[in-house]
Amino acid sequence: MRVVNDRRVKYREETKEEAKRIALEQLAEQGVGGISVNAIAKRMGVTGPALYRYFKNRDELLNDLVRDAWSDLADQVETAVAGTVGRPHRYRVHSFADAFRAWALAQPHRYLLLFGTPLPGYHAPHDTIALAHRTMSAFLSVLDQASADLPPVDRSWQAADSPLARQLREWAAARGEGGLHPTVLLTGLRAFTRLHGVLSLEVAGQFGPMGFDPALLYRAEVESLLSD
Amino acid sequence: MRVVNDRRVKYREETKEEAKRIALEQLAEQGVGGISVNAIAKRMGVTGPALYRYFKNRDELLNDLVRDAWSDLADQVETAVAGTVGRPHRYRVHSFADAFRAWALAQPHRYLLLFGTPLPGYHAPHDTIALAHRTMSAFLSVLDQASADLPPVDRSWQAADSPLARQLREWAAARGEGGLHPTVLLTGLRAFTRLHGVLSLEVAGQFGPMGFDPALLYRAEVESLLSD
DNA sequence: TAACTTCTGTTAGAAGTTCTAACACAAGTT
DNA sequence: AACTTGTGTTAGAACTTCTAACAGAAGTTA
Repeated sequence: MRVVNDRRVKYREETKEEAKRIALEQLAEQGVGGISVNAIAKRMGVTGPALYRYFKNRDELLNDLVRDAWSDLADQVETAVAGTVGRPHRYRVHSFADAFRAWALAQPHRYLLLFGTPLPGYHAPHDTIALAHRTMSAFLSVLDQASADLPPVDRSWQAADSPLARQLREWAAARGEGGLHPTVLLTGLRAFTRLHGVLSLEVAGQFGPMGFDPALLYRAEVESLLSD
Repeated sequence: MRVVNDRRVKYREETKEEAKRIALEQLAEQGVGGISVNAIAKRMGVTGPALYRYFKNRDELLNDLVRDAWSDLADQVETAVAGTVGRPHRYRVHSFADAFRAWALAQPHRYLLLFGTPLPGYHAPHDTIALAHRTMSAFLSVLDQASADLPPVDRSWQAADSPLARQLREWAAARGEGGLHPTVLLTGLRAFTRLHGVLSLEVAGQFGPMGFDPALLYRAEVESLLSD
């Protein structure tokens, strides 16, 4: 099955895209468990086994969805960050955070696909690490430039030689971000967990019965990073 | 099917407990999707349909697991909080946070059952709201007593008459916590999202490839609430 | 003790699921 | 025209949840 012919390649890609498009609809409607190879095939007008010519199995279809989602998210935040070059650093941080939230709320199921409960037995392919890093990298670059404006480092756990800082430094070095100051790494990590804390609960509907506006809480958390 | 006989009631409860015990094992091993009525029955030495005498359907079994988990979590944090009466307020806040984290890490699958990706089509029974509130309530009471030690309220979004504060006030009043100061409610909410932000990513294994100690980050986030 | 009700189990089966095997045929290449 | 590759088919294995119909034990009552 070594596809080389151009027209066939094109047709093949289109078929895969259509399958993934329907899979995303199922994901939105019924969650990850609702993605059914059989049902996708039926909606495409073919029989179930036909789709196994395009995806080795259901997990490989999910892999593609995960990859696409990471890619899409990175595009979104990179565009937001690139579109605010020259503006105040605080503004750019908000711009990243807003883009992140907008993406999550526009397609909650995709956000949960990336950050939600991991599927048992399912292991994301290795290349998703790099794809995920694109989003983190966009954020870190904004934080790095804003680091002059960030509150001074005067707490012990935040010190550049704290255990946490040292661990992060190692990670960053391995990922080619060795030039970043540990404080930036720490702020980035904390920022990410705080934003995710709000978003994941919002997207999962946990705030539903409480009846307040999560946007206000989200904004407060972004502010906390810039002023604490 | 109106069970009244004592011995039968007891036997019935034991059977349900055994089924739930096995379900928890499946949950731990294969996630929520891996909970199979049929497989549980098989392991109990009965046929599949027999279990439908005890649980109307699969969702009702899940309901029971969710209820048990909320209950168990509340027990854990209530015990921790009760065990530190008289100690410094900061210490008690840490005590709550540590108990929360310990529970989550001891049984990640149960944590994800409560706070992870919501199951499509599945709606938690109404009484879980009250059960969930037990945990929140324990935290709020500690925060309330610690409120004198908390940093002063000097930011606009945190003002007692901000939109967010007013919304939270209304929620608290409806839940019988009307006596709490809006600042306490705000702190509680922010605290919760921050702790969850770290925990959910840790439990989902998202920190895995980064190789740092999440406990340090968690502790930093707890500190942030007490000093920001 | 006998009759009756309730509860708990059984098997059979419908309607799904993923995925493999074997086969048919069209499209593109030589 | 013959050959290879790609794409579809049907059949079927091994699962799943869940219903229906039936068997028999356990507990209650006359």
